Amino acid sequence: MKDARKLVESYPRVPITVDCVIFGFDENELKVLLIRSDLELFKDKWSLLGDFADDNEILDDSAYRVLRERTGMDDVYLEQVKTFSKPNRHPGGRVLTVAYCSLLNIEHHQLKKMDNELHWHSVKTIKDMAFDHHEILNECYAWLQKRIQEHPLGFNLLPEKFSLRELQNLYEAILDRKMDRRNFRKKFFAMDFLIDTGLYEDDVPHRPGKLYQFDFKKYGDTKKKWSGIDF
Amino acid sequence: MKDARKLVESYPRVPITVDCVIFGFDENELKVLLIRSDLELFKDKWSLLGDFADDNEILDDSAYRVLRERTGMDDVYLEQVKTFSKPNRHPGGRVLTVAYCSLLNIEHHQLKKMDNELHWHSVKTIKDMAFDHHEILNECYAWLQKRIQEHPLGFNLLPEKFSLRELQNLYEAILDRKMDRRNFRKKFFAMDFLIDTGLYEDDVPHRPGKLYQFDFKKYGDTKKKWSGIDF
DNA sequence: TCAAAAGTGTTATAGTTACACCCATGA
DNA sequence: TCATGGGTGTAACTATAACACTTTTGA
Repeated sequence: MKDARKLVESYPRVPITVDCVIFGFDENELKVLLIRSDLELFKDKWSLLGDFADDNEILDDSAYRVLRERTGMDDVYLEQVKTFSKPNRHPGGRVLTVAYCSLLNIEHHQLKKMDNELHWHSVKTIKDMAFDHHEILNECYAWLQKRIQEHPLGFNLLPEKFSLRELQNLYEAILDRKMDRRNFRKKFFAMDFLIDTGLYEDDVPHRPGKLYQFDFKKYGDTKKKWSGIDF
Repeated sequence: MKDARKLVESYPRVPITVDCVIFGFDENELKVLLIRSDLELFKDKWSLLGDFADDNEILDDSAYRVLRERTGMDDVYLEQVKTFSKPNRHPGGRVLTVAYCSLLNIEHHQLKKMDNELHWHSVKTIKDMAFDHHEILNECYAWLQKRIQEHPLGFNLLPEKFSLRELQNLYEAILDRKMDRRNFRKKFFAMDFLIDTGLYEDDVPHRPGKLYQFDFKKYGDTKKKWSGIDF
């Protein structure tokens, strides 16, 4: 025990931060939540929501803490994506950062704090980001594109009740590609995770679509089996 | 610039290590390379190959360094998998570790150093591991199972020239499931990344199989397009 | 009555699964 | 000549892709 402590004390130590890439969906666009950087050096640039990791805090908790502190929400989807370690990525010296992705429903969350000009930016057009945050955003976006095709993450970005058009718009925005409407519907109905609420869209200047909910419970009970080699 | 440095100096600092999960394939089994732990506390337990991250070293380089130091190889497949941060994962105090997966061809690498009883262990049966290394191994194994179905990583574990039986044994071992031989062959021939060397197995007590090479160049030129929602 | 999006089905193609026999080799 | 694994094809099934018209609503 003593030698373990001694060994650890001999290690170089590095400051650790977490950066949350918080995706949202609004106006048929994938958005990401950013603030103005705290640093004078980056005062005109946009920054991911980050903070250093507290002592004795597991990094997942740090990420939830950042979310809570910045947005007031904590019941959201959150997953570790990748650790970034370029020695010069922070102008103040070496800082290692662990990127987390979070997806949150813009409608269900009016931002309470607007410190540092916190607001949503279009993922496709954002530039001028602080640190290596653009690289982090790009990796998280690629991660999201892949993940959303394997897991039903997308529903975290939508209102609880949504139309199939909204769902398809979300997929088209994230994957940046048009899809066939009939095949899209067929696919999702075949999965059988959509609950027909019996409700319809309102206030739309055209025939209202049915509203559905995602059946998280049924999905949780089902085990996805991986199969098929494909590359 | 000054305020940036000041800010960073105010952060808590954490020792960082990398741990390499080095997979190999031998005797139709997936193996992992382990050593006896350095720590007295874990003297009967097996440990992944790790080391602390040097100052000003990007973590990918730390992982390559660990590989080189422990095995003498550096032209191998290596990828970051996940960062582990439980505050009590190391008995000497908080240590954060970044897990990397490496795949290396056992035949092409006779271990030069055998310090700390370095040797290959069967992934399926290993237990009694130091720290949280069993958890790390499990996550890396799950990662490998998924990855190998999407990318041709497996070839890094085989001799340069291999028979289709060896290739199938590898997939069956990693995915832990039997596959149909005819369909397996059809699949790989259809991909068209196998080069027929014109050579045959030798010293086998049955009809010798053809030996193939993987066409890394052709694969590199091809871009995989992701398509299809599936969960 | 018009504009706009909802809703719906079929056909062709590609991929996946399941399955059995003959062949080449060394012992 | 035997044991062992190599090598091969087909048929049923499932998933995917392409494609156009009618319906409902609000303005």
